[in-house]
Amino acid sequence: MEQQYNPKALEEAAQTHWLKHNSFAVKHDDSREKFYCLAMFPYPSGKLHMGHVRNYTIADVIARYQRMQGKNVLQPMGWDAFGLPAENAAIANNVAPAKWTAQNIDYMREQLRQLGFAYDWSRELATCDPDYYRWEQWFFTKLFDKGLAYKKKAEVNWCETDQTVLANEQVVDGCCWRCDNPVERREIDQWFFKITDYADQLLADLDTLDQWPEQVRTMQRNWIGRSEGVELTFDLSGQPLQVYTTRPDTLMGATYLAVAPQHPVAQQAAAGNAALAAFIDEMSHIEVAEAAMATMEKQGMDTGLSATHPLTGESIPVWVANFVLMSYGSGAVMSVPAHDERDFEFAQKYGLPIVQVIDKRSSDASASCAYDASNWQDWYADKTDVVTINSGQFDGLDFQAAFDAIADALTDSGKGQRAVNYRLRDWGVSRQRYWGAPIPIINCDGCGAVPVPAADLPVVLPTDVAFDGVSSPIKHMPEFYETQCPKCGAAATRETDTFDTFMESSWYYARYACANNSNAMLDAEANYWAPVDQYVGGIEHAILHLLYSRFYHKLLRDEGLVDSDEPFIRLLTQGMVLKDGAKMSKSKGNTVDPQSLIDRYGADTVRLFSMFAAPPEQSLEWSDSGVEGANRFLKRLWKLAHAHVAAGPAPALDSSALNDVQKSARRKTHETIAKVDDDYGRRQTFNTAIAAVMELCNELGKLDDSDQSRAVIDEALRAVVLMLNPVVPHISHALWPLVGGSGDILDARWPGVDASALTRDSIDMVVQVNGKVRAKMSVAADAANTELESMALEQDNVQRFLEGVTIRKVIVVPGKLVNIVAN
RNA sequence: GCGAGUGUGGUGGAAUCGGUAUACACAUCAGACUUAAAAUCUGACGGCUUAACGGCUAUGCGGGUUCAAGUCCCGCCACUCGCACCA
Repeated sequence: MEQQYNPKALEEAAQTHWLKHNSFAVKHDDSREKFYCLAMFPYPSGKLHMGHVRNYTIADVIARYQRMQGKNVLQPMGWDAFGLPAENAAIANNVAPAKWTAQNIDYMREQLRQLGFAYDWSRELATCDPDYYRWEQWFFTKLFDKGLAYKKKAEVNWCETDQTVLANEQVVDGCCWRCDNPVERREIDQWFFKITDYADQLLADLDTLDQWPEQVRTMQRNWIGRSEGVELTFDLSGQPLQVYTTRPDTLMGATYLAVAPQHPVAQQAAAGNAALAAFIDEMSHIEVAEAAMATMEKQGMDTGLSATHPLTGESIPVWVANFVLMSYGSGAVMSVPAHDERDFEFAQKYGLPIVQVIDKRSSDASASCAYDASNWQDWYADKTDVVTINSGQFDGLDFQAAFDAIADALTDSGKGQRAVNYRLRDWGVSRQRYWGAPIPIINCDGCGAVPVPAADLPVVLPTDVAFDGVSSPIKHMPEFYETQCPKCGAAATRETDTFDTFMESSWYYARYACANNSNAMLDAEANYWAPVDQYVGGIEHAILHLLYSRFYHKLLRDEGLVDSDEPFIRLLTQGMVLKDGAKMSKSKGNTVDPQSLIDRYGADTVRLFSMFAAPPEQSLEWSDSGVEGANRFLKRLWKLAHAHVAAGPAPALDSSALNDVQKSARRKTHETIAKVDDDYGRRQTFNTAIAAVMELCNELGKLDDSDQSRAVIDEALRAVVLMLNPVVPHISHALWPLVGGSGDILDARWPGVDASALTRDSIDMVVQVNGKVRAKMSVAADAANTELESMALEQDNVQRFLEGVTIRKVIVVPGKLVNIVAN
């Protein structure tokens, strides 16, 4: 063997071995438990960045670890190949998106190969491949037939100068990124999926995802935003105006209504009111992103209309307010300024009346609960310990009683009813872009929107196009859009919009299982591998991608394509990779290129550092010197193994002949196996697993070269190589036969823990006086509590602190500490 | 603005169920080896204090619960992620 650790040579040798033996290709096998491990596939942006390296290393560690548990492990890889950056690159580099994407895929595939990831490449897919997106088009037509895909008008960011739709990220400070002109909102026809039909299931099934991070489940719950309230109707001179509220208990305090600028009532009023029309027009120059809506200055204007309060019959004004979302509820809200903070601010700004209708019923006499209409207090919006006032017949009720009484009164008078509302909106899947899967619809003057028949799929996106970067080429290609109606045969036009790229990423995990099936979207193989046992990806996908995938999986299930309810059993959300405390980005100039590190140190070092520097869920601060440290450890490991082997075969281990130091080293070996097993499998804290192996190696290095020491080292080295194999598979592949392992380490079984090696005769315990550590003592492992107590009291330094005080209590925590409470 | 997180030495982090704070690394310093440097090996390493034993103090800030709090509760501050057309 080579004396020097030479990563370049040994990594190439390992990768060649895997390639030659087709080591990661898997198939259906009922004799073993299946394990489907998946990392979110990359957008082929050009080259791998550190976030990719981290993501794919985490998944690879899990995949290789599970394989060592004897499971049939599938780990595929592919490309999320449609999207905006290809269009931007097309303009910048004058290269067609298809060609640019294909080149990037080729380069990045080679990088992944160099990192040694255990992928079954025979299942590779790229979403821009018609063989992939044809099934998505086919599935869309199924959903269309079921009424789950429908068309409606929706707002987009529109740049009048460029005559094009802008993505939210293409709007900078309310202006177009290309020409810097203010964007406006424009309504256009768009296709939607009825995800709201599945809101209840998506919410309820979150409870079954007990192997997902709680924070992700909470975020999804809040995003779905189920609320129970009342839908009620205000009369607007004979015309009904519907509002939804979760606080009917405060209805008697509603002093005005607020409608969105896009609301038909606002539009009607503006027709005869130039000032209002100008205001509404001004409000249309705000990008559609909700964050922009929520942070802008709250503005409004009186429509001059008034509505009749459904309970009091009083007349209240109707205002247009820029913060009312047309897309939530009915686009109109009742405003109760005394008990809603935003309404409160708005009423103060425009001098609208404020009527207090709930009062604090505080048990705490010192609490100041006097109502003051000039300053907002949190308790104004409370639902607990409150009582209704100024509400006529509804006075004196708590939240629930008032809610019920008012909801009943509205129901009885036919002016409203209880209703469940969701914050979740239907999923808009249309994009007015070129580089995406064409929406398989033909628009016919006579027949309307007609889905493309299955036999005519896929609708292939032309790739040999001239791209000006502003508008989609297929919108100007009669040879693409001119066609005949499949129903009546009349001349008709194809839809030129393409799908949202979340469409492709919502079902790719299932397609990997039958990637080469050209006859069906999914088959029995897909059902064998699905659901994914372990999914790994960035926390930034916590809501959208993961919610859409969950939805899509239920759609696939309802179409009979899979049996399971959820796509991902266990989820690991990895943190960001930072450099100098900030996210790596070209604009900040703080990027680290993984390629140069691979070239310099080898893949194992890069993998090791990525896993060692931080737990996977936290952000990871990149450190060049930390990488050197990782490399140093691998060199030491190489030397340790080499030195051991060079001294000749180790004698057989005789556990009864070990001295205390050897016994301790052997105990450490088996404790480490148990810990690393737990860290990889249950905790998924790879950093602590690596630290534990480093500790073990440090201890092994201190053993002498006596026979039994060498026997202990011999056993430990095999365990070390097995434990490190998931993280640094190349060096492990090379060391495995050297330290006496047989067969391919890929399929070696995880080392077993010898329980007899774990026993200890004595334990170190701590003695505290009033919670402060005052002494340490070594005690027999089986010492009784009373014995521990008296030993603790005997300690010199403990006695010092007990002088002149009375012992009140002694707390013994076996195996840990004795705390003496005295004063 | 709303929703969800994070905050521990000079740095990355550990402390898994409320029980010895700072494991494992990085950096730095000192020593060994060397003509020298690199590499490697050994040792020191939160702060204040002590000749030493030891003591005091410290987990973003301010309170609280507890025999015991980095961990639980309340209130702040800072940063990160998401907000539906970036992926």
